[in-house]
Amino acid sequence: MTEDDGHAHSPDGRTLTLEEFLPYRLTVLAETVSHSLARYYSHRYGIGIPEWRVLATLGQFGPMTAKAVGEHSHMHKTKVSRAVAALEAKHMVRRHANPSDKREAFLRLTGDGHATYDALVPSALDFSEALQSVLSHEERKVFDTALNRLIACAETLTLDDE
Amino acid sequence: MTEDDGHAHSPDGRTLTLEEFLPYRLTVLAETVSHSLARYYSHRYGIGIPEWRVLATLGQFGPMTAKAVGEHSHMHKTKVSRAVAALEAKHMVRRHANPSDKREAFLRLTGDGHATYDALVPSALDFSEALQSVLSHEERKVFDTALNRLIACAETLTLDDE
DNA sequence: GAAAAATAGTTTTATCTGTAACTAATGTCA
DNA sequence: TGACATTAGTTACAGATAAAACTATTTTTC
Repeated sequence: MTEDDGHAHSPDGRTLTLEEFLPYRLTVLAETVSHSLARYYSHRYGIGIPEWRVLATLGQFGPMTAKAVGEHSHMHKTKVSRAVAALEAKHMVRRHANPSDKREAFLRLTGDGHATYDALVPSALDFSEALQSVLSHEERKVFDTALNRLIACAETLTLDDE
Repeated sequence: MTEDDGHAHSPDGRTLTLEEFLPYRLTVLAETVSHSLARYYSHRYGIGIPEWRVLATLGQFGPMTAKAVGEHSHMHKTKVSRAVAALEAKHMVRRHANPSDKREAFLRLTGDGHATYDALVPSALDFSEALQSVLSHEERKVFDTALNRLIACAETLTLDDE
């Protein structure tokens, strides 16, 4: 007889357990980590995650256009646009029109912006380090390459729609 | 002289590279994966991620209260409330008041709800499987335990605020 | 047993986000 | 050169979300 014992068997006999389901676990971890970081950024410097990403990108690579920021930091152009506007209002970023293409503008950290960036980086690194401290050196290496491979894979992966 | 060579050195000499920054990478992976799954769920069954999580929780454990669903699926009570309301409107979930505590209600999948759940589970498992297929058996094991440990760690970790 | 605290769940409000529509400028090609 | 397509970036709109306030009920405490 077919069972109805309260367990979660799909028709083909496989079971789905949310706590073992990779997409769920990834989201939970990412949300927990982001939430913790966001609270710190916001409480300490009054900036949100998108703004932090803009700072991080400009701090790392130097001046670039909003489009380039979006590509480097994996953010939608409207998110970049709003984050840049917010940073400009806080005098952390300045726009410099490109005379040879007036559609775009180069974004550059101001002194304030660079100071905030310099202040944020150490705690961000500490946080990331503290997180990874629960892994052994060997585990870290495996986790690291696995993460890279999963990211690459996820970008190509699509469930059959329609 | 102090350098200004375009590299990202914090005052203590450490560098932050966004693509190597764990919180960033976790978010990018989780977003990519969730986005792909969400499109499938929504296109195929007209439900969003919060609704899917309610289905998955009730499907796995059987009837329980909204509060319990939230605990099992790591969702805020307002999110659960709205997801349940949406599923009720789609006749996938029914509420059964608890006579001995009228504040709460037990939520139970209807026939429709169970059918949707049964239809969703195999593709969800396939998706997760496809994602992990880029990892070797050994890598999977390490990644799995590492993920669990990071999740546990992240929940306790807080940057010094104030 | 009544007042106060706590709990389950909903609704209101403010904020954030993505999509789509828009503006302004540049590129294409005929 | 002049229509058409493309691109950078912003804005308007609609949907989702969390925090806070709220309702209804139960538990606690004195």
